[in-house]
Amino acid sequence: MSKTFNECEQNAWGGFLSVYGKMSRIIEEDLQSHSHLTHVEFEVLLRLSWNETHQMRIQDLAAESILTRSGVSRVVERLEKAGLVKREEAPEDRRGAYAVLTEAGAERFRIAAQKHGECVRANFLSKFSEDELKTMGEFWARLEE
Amino acid sequence: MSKTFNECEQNAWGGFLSVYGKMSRIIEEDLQSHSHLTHVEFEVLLRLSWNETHQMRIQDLAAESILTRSGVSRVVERLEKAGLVKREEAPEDRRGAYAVLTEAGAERFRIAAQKHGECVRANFLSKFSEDELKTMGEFWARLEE
DNA sequence: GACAAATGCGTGAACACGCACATATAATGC
DNA sequence: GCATTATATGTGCGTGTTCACGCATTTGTC
Repeated sequence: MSKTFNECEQNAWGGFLSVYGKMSRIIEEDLQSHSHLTHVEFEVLLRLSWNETHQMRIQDLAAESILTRSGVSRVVERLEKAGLVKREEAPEDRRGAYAVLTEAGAERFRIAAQKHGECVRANFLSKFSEDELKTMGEFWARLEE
Repeated sequence: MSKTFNECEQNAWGGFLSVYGKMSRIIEEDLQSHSHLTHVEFEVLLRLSWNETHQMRIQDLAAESILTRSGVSRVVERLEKAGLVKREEAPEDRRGAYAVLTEAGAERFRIAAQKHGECVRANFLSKFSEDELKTMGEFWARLEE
């Protein structure tokens, strides 16, 4: 392994993995403590909130998140039981289903998102200058193609 | 959400998450296809290989990886069944156990690591200059304190 | 129009992981 | 030396996720 990566590659890639692991643990615990939400549950609420109509197709949620379709299907099921989301048949394609944010879900998300933002800022964003954040953003943009 | 982060924060943090998700899927599939290994299994083999004696205590593996101690215990169990690792009692502390890389494990890792390196290089490292990788490494180092 | 292929979603089974606890051993205090 | 506490690991159980598959519907082809 010492041969496959040189030192600066090791720092860049290894650090990336390590930082993600650490942030992941911090966020998971933070969300759980104040909002009783899993990271993936939060992400689903986030995507729905971003959408103007507060609704998205299951497949689109899956494409943008870490989960597979079946995974999304179960998350939506949990969120539905909690009253934060409801399912609706898609009128334009009767195979399809929308996950729709409920009022309770939107409210719950609003609070969770604010606390979550503070957490991310405290543990990540605040460590960098604006220029550095821009640089980082450009790094990621380059990988998105 | 549009309020909690400004644009460059969004790019830096959102991009970070998105890139991790993408890389994670790529790596998982890559490792599975040519070496029949999970990412966490690979990581355990990696840590053991890094160690001069090819052995580590369960707790130390847990501290350095994403898993908890019990998680590591089960990964080692799987790897032991596959013949890539064997357990040995710790002579200096009879509560403890070492995971020791077998010859087969070392060989399997050697091949997997090379292919893995190519994958990481092709999908991540190659997109950046050496200076940029250094910059990135410094970013991560700043978060490790 | 009718039939085949593809697509969207849900579900049973398998499995990986964390939590809490059990067991064995070490370390500490008296 | 003995009792208590702390530590290292393994394990039963619950939960979450994927895989494989089934059902319903749409799309494409003739």
